[in-house]
Amino acid sequence: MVKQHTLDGTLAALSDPTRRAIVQRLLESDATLSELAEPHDMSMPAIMKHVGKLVDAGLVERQKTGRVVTCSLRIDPIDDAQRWLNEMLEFWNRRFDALDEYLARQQEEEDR
Amino acid sequence: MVKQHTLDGTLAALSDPTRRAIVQRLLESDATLSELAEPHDMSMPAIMKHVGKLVDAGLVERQKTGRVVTCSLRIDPIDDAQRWLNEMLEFWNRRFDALDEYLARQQEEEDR
DNA sequence: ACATTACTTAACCGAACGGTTTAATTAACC
DNA sequence: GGTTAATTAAACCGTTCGGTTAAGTAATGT
Repeated sequence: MVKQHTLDGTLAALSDPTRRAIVQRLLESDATLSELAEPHDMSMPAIMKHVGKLVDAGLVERQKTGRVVTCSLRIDPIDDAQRWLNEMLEFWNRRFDALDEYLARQQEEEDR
Repeated sequence: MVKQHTLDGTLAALSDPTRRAIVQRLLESDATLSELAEPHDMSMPAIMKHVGKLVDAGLVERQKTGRVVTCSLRIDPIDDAQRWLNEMLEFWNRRFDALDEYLARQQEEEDR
């Protein structure tokens, strides 16, 4: 059951503020679970579940050494999500560019 | 209770494939609820709930005329989401640019 | 007037979410 | 060997999610 990064998973994972905070923390540098938990007023199990979802979404990798788990960010799914949103915006803008062009042409007609 | 567009809401709204399909449909042109429902093998109430969430997230606007509801896309929240993801990617890339630079400098040292 | 169309409301369902507490495991330190 | 620290596991809880069916309302077409 490999379960690779889907847009579904990525966006769902990022839709929670705690998880976004974790991602942003990991953007600075790798961190242990306790380090990730520290800024949040939340039990360890709660944090672990959040990290678990990030792992499921392919956004985070956990590596255990001794009794410490170090987490690191994987950027690819974020890149994919950004690309998808970008496509939509570009499509939207093209739509309006076309409209602008049409309106300009109409104006020209009228001017003549 | 005005509840304006948050990243939370936007990403959650877009994390569902049905809702993303609806958004992409509305990218082409405005559409009625029945038109939005048509491609999906799903009951009307189900579709309405999806559209409702998109409205809550500020991604869609509904306008009733007679018995027909026409939906249109609002791009701003999508733009915000894209911007946020973009910031993360840029930060990530700067991190690696800095690393590359450091490594290049190390190499220079060695070469001397 | 009546039937049809387009949407809406309500009630229900099982699964997933976001948290908790309490207890277990396991590694590191003295 | 015993304590402490870091993580994990288990069970539970109320809410939200994503869907259903069935029934209701209101505008339109004939």
